[in-house]
Amino acid sequence: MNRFLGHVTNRIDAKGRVSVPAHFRSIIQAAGHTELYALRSLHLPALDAGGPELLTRFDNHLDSEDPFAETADDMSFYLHADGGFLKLDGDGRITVTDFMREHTGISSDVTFAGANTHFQMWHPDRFEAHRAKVRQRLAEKRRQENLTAGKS
Amino acid sequence: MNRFLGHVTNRIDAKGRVSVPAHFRSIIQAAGHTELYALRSLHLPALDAGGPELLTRFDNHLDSEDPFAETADDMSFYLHADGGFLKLDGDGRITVTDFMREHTGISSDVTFAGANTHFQMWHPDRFEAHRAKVRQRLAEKRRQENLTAGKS
DNA sequence: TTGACGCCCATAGTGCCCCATGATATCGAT
DNA sequence: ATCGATATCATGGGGCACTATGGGCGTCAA
Repeated sequence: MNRFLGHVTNRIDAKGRVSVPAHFRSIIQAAGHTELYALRSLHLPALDAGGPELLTRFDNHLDSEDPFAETADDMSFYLHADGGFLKLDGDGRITVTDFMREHTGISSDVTFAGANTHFQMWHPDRFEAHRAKVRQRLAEKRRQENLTAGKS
Repeated sequence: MNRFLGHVTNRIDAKGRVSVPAHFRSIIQAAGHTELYALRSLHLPALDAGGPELLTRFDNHLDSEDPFAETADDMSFYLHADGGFLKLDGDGRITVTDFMREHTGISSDVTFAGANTHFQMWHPDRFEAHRAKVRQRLAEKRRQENLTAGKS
């Protein structure tokens, strides 16, 4: 299985390091990478991380935009300039930088959450809050659809 | 027969493991899988479990969505981050994690219920309650239809 | 010198593999 | 039809391997 799925919470040690879940690591290694690329999510207090191919999904989307439009420039800047690298040590750990803490509020623990082609890093509490909100939104949407369909 | 049908209740042992019913297992193995993927149902205190292809039909739908839209993010989050893996051991058992217990209330026994393309896992009592409620709803609906049809 | 970082090894917990046992079902022979 | 042999399955438990985590030590740069 070559997909990032599920979620795990790991602790940051006294030296500011945290283990990337073994399952995620094996996917990264299978792709032949020794470092990760991370973006600060636009809408969420989380980091999107993965191999360099993390960008291709967004690049494809960019290609379909007008290259002279301002939003395309902004997006390109966001993708290529605002990210950062995460170096994996010999034991599959990364050091948590201020770059990460500022945006996510991460302090002592990190929740790693799969996102199919890449994964996310969260403060555990914020992850839980977001999870609850997403479930609630989806349940609500489903209820609306049932109403308009009139069926059961 | 390559469909998940019927229901069986098995006990969780002292190490927190439970046997997946042999009939379900044979379907999974025929599909060539050694691990399952499980989602917490949005509207029921149950888990939807099956092979990873449980996701593919959603993934295809997601690929055609705008990667910056919120609904697509919600859907992706639910499918990829909110789920969890269930690893089958050599004897066809899975370990029951807190992830499962919280959502389902499962404690000492698990009811496996077929759902055609996948299957569900329930607390036996809740399964029975749900079963009774479904039967009652269906009977009620049938009665309504008989009335409006003006039959008998 | 001091602190950040990379590389190394130690350890505890737990997840996974393997084998044993008893219950139940299937089938064959008498 | 009865009884016994065999296969299949749920359940139990021992023990190893791997992972997360902690910490030592050398290197390099400020």
